Amino acid sequence: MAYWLIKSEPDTWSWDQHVKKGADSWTGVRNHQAKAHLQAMKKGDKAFFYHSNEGKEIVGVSEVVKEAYVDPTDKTNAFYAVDFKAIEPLKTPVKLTTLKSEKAFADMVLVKNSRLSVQPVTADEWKAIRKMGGLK
DNA sequence: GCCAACGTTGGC
DNA sequence: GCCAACGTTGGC
Repeated sequence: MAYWLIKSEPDTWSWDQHVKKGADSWTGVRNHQAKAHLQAMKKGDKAFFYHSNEGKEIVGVSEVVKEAYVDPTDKTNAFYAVDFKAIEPLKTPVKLTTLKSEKAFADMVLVKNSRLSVQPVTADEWKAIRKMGGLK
């Protein structure tokens, strides 16, 4: 099982909308690095849901329910989408500033390359962030 | 609102 | 194929 982090601006698509919808398709990724990560995702993989701009914090956990398929919103068919469903919210959202202040996360993609919208998360990072967020 | 970082585009 | 110019993202 692999772990990921997906980013969204709450103005565009928030965690609350994600929860309400149940399962939805993650479309609109137009970056080849991000695309590669989407293609690597397997059904059942877990992903943190991160709010960029507003909040700048990890707010919940989602799960891959459908593996990469051609993004219907992309006319060139060069990019992919993945379907996620909301699993559980973090009891305490984990702020980007918190991650930045902890040495353990100095190498985390979110800290190092904040612009990448779909990122891998290591098992260690995953465990530590869940704990900080108040989940088992 | 500014600007740094990064990706993409297009002239040469 | 190089690289300057431009656009976008996202933290501050």
